[in-house]
Amino acid sequence: NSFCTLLAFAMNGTIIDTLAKVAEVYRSNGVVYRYKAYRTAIDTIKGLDFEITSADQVKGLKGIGKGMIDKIAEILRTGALQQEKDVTSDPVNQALRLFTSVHGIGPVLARQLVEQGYRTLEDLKAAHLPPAARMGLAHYEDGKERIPFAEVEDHLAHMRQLMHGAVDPALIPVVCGSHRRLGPTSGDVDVLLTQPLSHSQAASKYVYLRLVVKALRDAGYVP
DNA sequence: TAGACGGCGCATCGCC
DNA sequence: GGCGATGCG
DNA sequence: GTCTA
Repeated sequence: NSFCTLLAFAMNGTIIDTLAKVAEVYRSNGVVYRYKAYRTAIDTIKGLDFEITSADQVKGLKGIGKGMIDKIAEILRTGALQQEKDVTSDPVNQALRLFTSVHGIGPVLARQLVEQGYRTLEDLKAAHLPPAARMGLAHYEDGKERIPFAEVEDHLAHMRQLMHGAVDPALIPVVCGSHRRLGPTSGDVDVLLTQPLSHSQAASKYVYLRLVVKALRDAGYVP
């Protein structure tokens, strides 16, 4: 629609993708704040309504300092970022990125697994893993699956019915996240449980959360 | 130029 | 088992 | 990496 025209500028895309790869390496190495700094800069560039032709154009914008300016300038000048080539081609970084993409494996465990010589997800099947990571590995492919818009609607319908019948008729699930923004698919379903008409504070979030989880469980919706 | 950068529940681990 | 620290999302 | 006190 006219309010959120998809603005795709080739050079901005290159810059975003390049910075995102470097950011991912930091994240998988546990360097969280540097990772977040990259995310901030990336979000700023994503929001631009013009194509970057000179690094000066983004000087002073949120999250963009000298470091980012230099990187952007290099990408504009050479078409790529040497640092990005270096860090992403490193086998250890590749394994760290792969392992931390498994739900339940963070930078610390990923590093330990690499030190133990593991390099592929196939390798990990033979590794000693905590239950959460074992679960994440078992559902690795499924976890990457995107959920079609219509399917999210089905989930919400089920949930409304469940809330109304088994928990509290006043409890209304409100969808947020990508589905609320009308994305064609969603990675997950974010739901806010609200109680619009309630003037009571009697029920603590814990009481409700337990009721909700139990209802979902009894319905066979979650294990 | 040092320190902040979100806060929190749950699972696990090391120590007592 | 209790308890604080750490990892993770 | 960036920003602020």
